[in-house]
Amino acid sequence: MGTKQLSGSPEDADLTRADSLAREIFSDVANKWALLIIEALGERTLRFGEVRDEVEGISHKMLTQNLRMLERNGLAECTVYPTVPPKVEYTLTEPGLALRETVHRMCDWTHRYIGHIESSRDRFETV
Amino acid sequence: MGTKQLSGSPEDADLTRADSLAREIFSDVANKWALLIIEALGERTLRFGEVRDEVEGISHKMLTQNLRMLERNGLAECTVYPTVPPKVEYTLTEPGLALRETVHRMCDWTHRYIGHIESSRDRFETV
DNA sequence: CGGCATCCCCAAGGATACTG
DNA sequence: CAGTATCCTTGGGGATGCCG
Repeated sequence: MGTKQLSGSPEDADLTRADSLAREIFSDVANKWALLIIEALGERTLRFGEVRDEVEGISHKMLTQNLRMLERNGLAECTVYPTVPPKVEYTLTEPGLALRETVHRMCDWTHRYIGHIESSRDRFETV
Repeated sequence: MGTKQLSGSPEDADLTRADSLAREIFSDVANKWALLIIEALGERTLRFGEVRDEVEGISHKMLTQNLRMLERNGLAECTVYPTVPPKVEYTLTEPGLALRETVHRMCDWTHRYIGHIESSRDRFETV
């Protein structure tokens, strides 16, 4: 991802290690559910169920799974209130908010080009 | 994705239609292979095999599949030279280049926070 | 070389249910 | 309400092969 992969210099091991780590992070994050959750959370703090309501069509399982992933990568934080019934809140950290900026750009892009894309699809079908 | 989903007004059908279209486009594009291909193509024109070499670990099938998708959405264009053996070149269109800007942001983000993320992971494991 | 089809398998992910 | 586990299905995606 941008980083050259030459060989011979001493810090190569670190470079390629950082590179594969970068790819791994990218793969974690570059999937629709993760991005939609990040978008949904925004600058607010939401409960589990609220996130589920915001993210159209996500299953319980996918939500937990992706929230764990975000937590593990330090993009979201989770606060558990030891009440009954439980109350668990999620909020984006600073890295998460920074990523959200890029997600916003993607959303903006989608809306800006939605017309182009739709007509391109029409042309593509009728070939 | 940003668009409110109230109900009652006459243009609602169009709004929700645009919205579901937006989600569809987003899902198409928000996956690691698509984004990595867009990143790889950059402002250059590359042959099929060259893209495959650029995008670490992608299979023949996934590459064709995603290239078709990009073509269908008007994000990439494909030029076929009727030579033998065939030569097929791909290049990003203007919408594709615009999307690439956002991909760049994501890559920058990855590199900026790679340290945070790595240490966050360490903390997460050792709980 | 690159598109397309076929086969095949594993893992993603939905549904359900029990727990604290 | 939310986490975790179990089951089960589906389709994503790899491997291979043939064709233009």
